[in-house]
Amino acid sequence: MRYWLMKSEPGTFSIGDLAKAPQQTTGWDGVRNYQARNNMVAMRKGDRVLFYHSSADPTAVVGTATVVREAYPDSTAWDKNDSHYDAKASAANPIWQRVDIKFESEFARPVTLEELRGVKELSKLVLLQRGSRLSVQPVTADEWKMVCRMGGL
DNA sequence: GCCAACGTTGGC
DNA sequence: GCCAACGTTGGC
Repeated sequence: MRYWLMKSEPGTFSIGDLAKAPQQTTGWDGVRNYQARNNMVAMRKGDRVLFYHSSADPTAVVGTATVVREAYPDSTAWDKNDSHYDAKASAANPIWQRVDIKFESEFARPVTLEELRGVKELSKLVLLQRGSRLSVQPVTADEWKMVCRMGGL
């Protein structure tokens, strides 16, 4: 089993929105970055996800989710009315993929970016690397455990 | 709102 | 294939 971190702006889609969604599940569409897409394609059912609020106050890991459906075409890419429309994508050539994730837990307390930066064991966390802005990133098992413990899980 | 860092595009 | 220009991300 592998571990990941996914970013979302809470103003667009928050951990609370995921908890309230039908079947507490959502399709992670709109990703338009190849490296992030490749990470989603590498995801397997049962993989675990840290849910991170970006462009928030405070920015923080706020809970966890699990992968319930592996990569499949992101049809929003060829929807002209979608804000992430990509003229090069089509049903025959989807280019972009999404996975479905299901709500697992909301942390008792958010683990802020500032807190994460203060933990020696998390110095390699992709999120904390200089200039890192990948919206879907890998996390190690040890990092996962540490962040969950900090969140009061 | 600013701006550093990064990814993509397109002219050559 | 290079690289300047441009667009986006995301913390502050």
